[in-house]
Amino acid sequence: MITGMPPYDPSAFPPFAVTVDLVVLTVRRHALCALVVRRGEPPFQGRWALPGGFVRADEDLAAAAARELAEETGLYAHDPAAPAPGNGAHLEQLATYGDPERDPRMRVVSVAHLVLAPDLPAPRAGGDANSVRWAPVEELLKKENGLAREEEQPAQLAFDHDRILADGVERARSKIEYSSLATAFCPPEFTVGELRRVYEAVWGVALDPRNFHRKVTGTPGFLVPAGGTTTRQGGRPAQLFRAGGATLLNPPMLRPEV
Amino acid sequence: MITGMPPYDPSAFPPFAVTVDLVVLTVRRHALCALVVRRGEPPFQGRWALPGGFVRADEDLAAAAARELAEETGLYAHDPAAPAPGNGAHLEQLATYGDPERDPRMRVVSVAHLVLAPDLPAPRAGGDANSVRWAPVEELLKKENGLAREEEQPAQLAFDHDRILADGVERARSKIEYSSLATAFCPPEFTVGELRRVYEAVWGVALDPRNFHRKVTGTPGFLVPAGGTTTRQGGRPAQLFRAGGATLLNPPMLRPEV
DNA sequence: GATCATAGTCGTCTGCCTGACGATAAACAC
DNA sequence: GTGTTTATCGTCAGGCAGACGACTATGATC
Repeated sequence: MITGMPPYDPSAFPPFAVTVDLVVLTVRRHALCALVVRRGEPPFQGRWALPGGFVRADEDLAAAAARELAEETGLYAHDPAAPAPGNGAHLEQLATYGDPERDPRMRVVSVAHLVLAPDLPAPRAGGDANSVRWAPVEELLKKENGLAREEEQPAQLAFDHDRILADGVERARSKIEYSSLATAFCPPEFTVGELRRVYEAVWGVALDPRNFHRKVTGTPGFLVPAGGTTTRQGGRPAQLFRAGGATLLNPPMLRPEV
Repeated sequence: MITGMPPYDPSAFPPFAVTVDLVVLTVRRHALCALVVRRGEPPFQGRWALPGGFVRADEDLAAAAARELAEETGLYAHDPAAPAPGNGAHLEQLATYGDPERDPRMRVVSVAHLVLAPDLPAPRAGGDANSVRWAPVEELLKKENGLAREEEQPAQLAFDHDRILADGVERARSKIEYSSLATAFCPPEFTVGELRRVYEAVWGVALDPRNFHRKVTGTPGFLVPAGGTTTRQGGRPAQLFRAGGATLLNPPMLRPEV
């Protein structure tokens, strides 16, 4: 903010609180999982929610999202505009949620961000290991689909976080179709099979290993050989790859019909 | 906002102003055009800017965008969630811009929205006909591409509106690939040729009329015959169509290689 | 050590879609 | 009528995706 200019008449606009909320996704044990934290205070005390927090006075939105991510998970996101060499997570703005009643305390506009991260050893809580976890999105979004069974219904997320999560998952599902973003779920070096399992977990479908292999190895710039092999998945040793320079896949990966 | 809950400690967060900015696009005379308004006061007095304004205290973000749209153009947008029967424009959230220095007066977070509208008789200004116009986006974004010639350089848009406009145009370009949104640029009844000219204007390419015709008439749910013909484009009479129920095109329209 | 299970990799075949383009049809202008 | 414009139908070849067979290379098990 530049000074030396007459400020707005404070009565001309209502004051808002602006927050960032994070949809942090990863693939663990063949399932797409989201990071959720337990709320320690009202409203929605004890319920699970997406991580997030206030944007500071002199902080960009993306910077606020990256800061919250680091504070709550220890993950470092690289700016997509300037991808860092280190293995940071992918971070992008998702959408903004500003229903006047989304927070009962006051008017809060939340700029949601989407983070795609490789599977991590442990979701290092910011001190409290019991208040943060990876939850399968299928479980979190269960009551959205079909009829909710009354018994053992996982509590809905706080605020409008169910909707934010659903939007983030949908964004991830569609974005791995036409971009190389699925590699953001993988470690720096990975096999074709591991990449395929990412697609299968995110889309919730089974893919033909042979056609998948032909497709990803045939798309120029998607994968570059890293030079070694691994047997960490069992079976015949698989070639290791690194993410190539291409970000947009043309033609795209095809999500099988429903 | 629900009352009866302790409000936030006002010192716990910085106050923001929240605005909506609109990227309103249409196709006029074979060119993709955006709605811009002339700023009457500093900063950026006299410069062109995207229409927009403050979000009110009890107003949803989409409602604020629709209100600003109606105030500045007389257009009515239908909520994509509940598409009205009338010929309203398509409105969707685009992205949120919150750089601390984007407005020199104070911290303003702007939630940009994208509006796609059919060609309108005249951009009815909100009383001041000289302060609002349709400008070809090619002209508005000219200095972004290539080297800017010093002479006769169109003034850049105010604030970060160049970037917002570029993002909106890119969203429109990519979204007509895989959705039926191009029909939002057409009147309620239109011909295949008119729809093709929309694609050509938005993408800035020439398309083969025969292959385009085969593609759009062969995609189920994209177009439904309206029953008549028209010669308003000259030449042989063309069948009139209405937008079909399909919103997602599968397989998508293919934008020719660059 | 033979066998089995697992996963990876290479090929083949067929159908569909697309791009290139020829040909015909129906209006208007002269 | 002739030419021009736009619309619409058809044909053909190339490319890609889905289905699926075949082979390879490892670890596990007997």
